[in-house]
Formats: sequence, C-alpha cells, structure tokens
Amino acid sequence: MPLLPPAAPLLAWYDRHRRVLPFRSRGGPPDPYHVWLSEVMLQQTTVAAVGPRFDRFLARFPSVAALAAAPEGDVMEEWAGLGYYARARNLHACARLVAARGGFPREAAALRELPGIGAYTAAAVAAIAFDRPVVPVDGNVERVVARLAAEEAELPGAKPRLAALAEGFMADAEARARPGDFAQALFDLGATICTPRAPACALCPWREGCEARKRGIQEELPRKAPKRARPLRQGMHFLLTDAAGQVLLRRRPPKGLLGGMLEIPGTPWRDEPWSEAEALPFAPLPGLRWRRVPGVARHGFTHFELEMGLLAAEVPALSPAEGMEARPLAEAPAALPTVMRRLLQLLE
DNA sequence: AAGCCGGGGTA
DNA sequence: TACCCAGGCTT
Repeated sequence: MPLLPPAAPLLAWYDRHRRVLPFRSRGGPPDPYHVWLSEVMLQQTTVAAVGPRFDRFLARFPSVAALAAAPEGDVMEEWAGLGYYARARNLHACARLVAARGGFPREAAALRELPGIGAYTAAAVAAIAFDRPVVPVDGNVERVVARLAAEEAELPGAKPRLAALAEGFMADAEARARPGDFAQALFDLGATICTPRAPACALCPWREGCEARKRGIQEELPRKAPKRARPLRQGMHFLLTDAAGQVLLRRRPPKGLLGGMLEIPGTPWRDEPWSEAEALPFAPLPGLRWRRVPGVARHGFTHFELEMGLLAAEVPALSPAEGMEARPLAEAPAALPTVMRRLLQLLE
C-alpha cells in the first residue's frame, strides 16, 4: 500500500491559495453554529448555491437559540429551493437538542448522534469548529485519496477503504496540529486542482507523491459503478385562485419526497400521461370549469424525471380545507420547492 | 448493501 | 445530455 504524502506541502499551498467563502471565518475562531449550518447546507449542494442562502439563513436565524425557537414551517420555507428537505427538518430538531444541552458537543462521536449529522458532517464540525484530529471524507476527499493511492475499486463500494486511508492523514503531526485547516485544504484541493475532470496536476502540491499520476490514470479515478436510467413520470396539477389574488396550496406529508413542503395540488405522479377527464377527480374542488394552461413543465429528481400539465380555475373566495392554505400568488414561489416554481412559470 | 431524497452548475 | 456536488436516513 502506498504511503500518504506529508501534510506540510498541502498546508503551505492552502495558506497561499485558500478560497475566500461566505461561510468561512475570516480571522477569528470559527463559530460552531456557522460551521454546522454551512456543512449541512453543503451536503450534496455546491458552494456556489450555498453562498447566498447561508447569509440569508443567518439573517433570519442568527443563533442556535433563534433557530430552536422558530416554528418548523418557517425553517422549511427558508429552505425552499435548496432541496433534500429532510435536512431542514433535522436541522431544526438538532438546533433544539443543542440549545437544550447548552452548545455543540466537541467530539465527532458525540456530534454523530445528532439528527442530520452523519460521519462526514460530524468529522467536519469537529475538525473545523473544534480542531479535533479527524478527517471528514466527502466526495472531494474520496477523489483525492483514490488518486493518491491509485485505488481502482469502484465507488460506492470503495468508500470504507478510502475513509480508512484518509484517517491515516492524522498520523502526520503537522496535520494533527491544524485539523480544521487540513480538512479545508483537502476540500480546496479537490475543488480547484484535483477536479473530477482534467485535474491540474502541474499545480498540485502533492504531484510528486500521487500514484495515479505516476501511472497516468488520474482522470479515470475514482471509478464509479454505473447508474440506473431515470424513468419519466407524469402529473397534472390544479391552480385554483380567487378574486383577491390568492392561490390554494397543499402541505405534503412530513416524510418522503418533498416532505413537509407546500405544493400546488395535483394528481399522483404515474408512468402514463393524464387526460383532463382522468385528472378531474383529483381536483381540490369539484364542479369547476378548468382551463388548460399551455405547455408542460419538466423537472428532474434524483431517481425520476417529471413532466407536469397545469389546469387553472378561479373562485370568488378560497376557503382552504384541512392541510391546505391560501397564499398570495405573488408570494407563492418563495415558499415552494423548485419543481412547483416550474409549474408557475407556465403562466408567464 | 441498496434505495430514497432536490436542485443547480458545468462540460 | 450526463455528471457531480463539504451526504444522511431508512429498510
């Protein structure tokens, strides 16, 4: 098994080239609340997408105590558009636990017990906020380590092996002296030099010790198991508005797809397209005359693609049933997940 | 171990 | 288009 390269060149590179990011502390010690919030937002979400949303979230919920005291609906609404909405629910639950115990645990093992915090986030918060000697293993670190060690086994099967290799970084005293910087240096290396495609090996502080580069296979690693094709599903939705400019929305069940988020009422999503007559029994109010809004809206989820049609009708005044609520049409997009915003875009 | 769970940036 | 992203939870 090839040895991991020393931490010193990477840390020196980081000291010169580290990215300036909205959620990164400048100067002073990092605020654990800020570190935790940014790490949760960054789960499967790009730095570019998180930046503005992090500042907006902090403005609305400035502290763990403020977040813990907020109604869950407010948190879900603030999360609208970010995706993976279970993160928002877990974030809120976690804030309440942390507020009750008077602060975040400092050890990764204890952080790991909190809702929404897995192995990665526990290590990231422990290292960055508390300088505990652990290595968070995300997609960047997996890629860097797979190339350093020329690990040819496919992901996700190779995850445990890559994590075990990454743990070895902390055997180096220079890494152990700066765990937070070391973790973020790995992220920055993966994001700017050791990129998924066309890595800039000539600029890499670890180019001498990289086994994949020696063999010329750096662009092929990490290998990944092939993914299944996403099926296409169909839905028909009902835009019911009133004379005051309000629109009828429905709250989705707390768990599952888009759990806890608002939606525009509609049919179930199935494999075949819906005719207007087939869809009508699913309308939020019977006996209305619906008109078809031209066009179809498309949206991609993780495991299927969705195509939606829209029917519109108007009543004098909405009286929302249980599980429904009326909102001004102009304010609806801000509270809706992106898939529902796509439907509203058909009106333009 | 495998499936479920969003959305956007990028080539 | 397809791939990837500072992953976690459930079964």
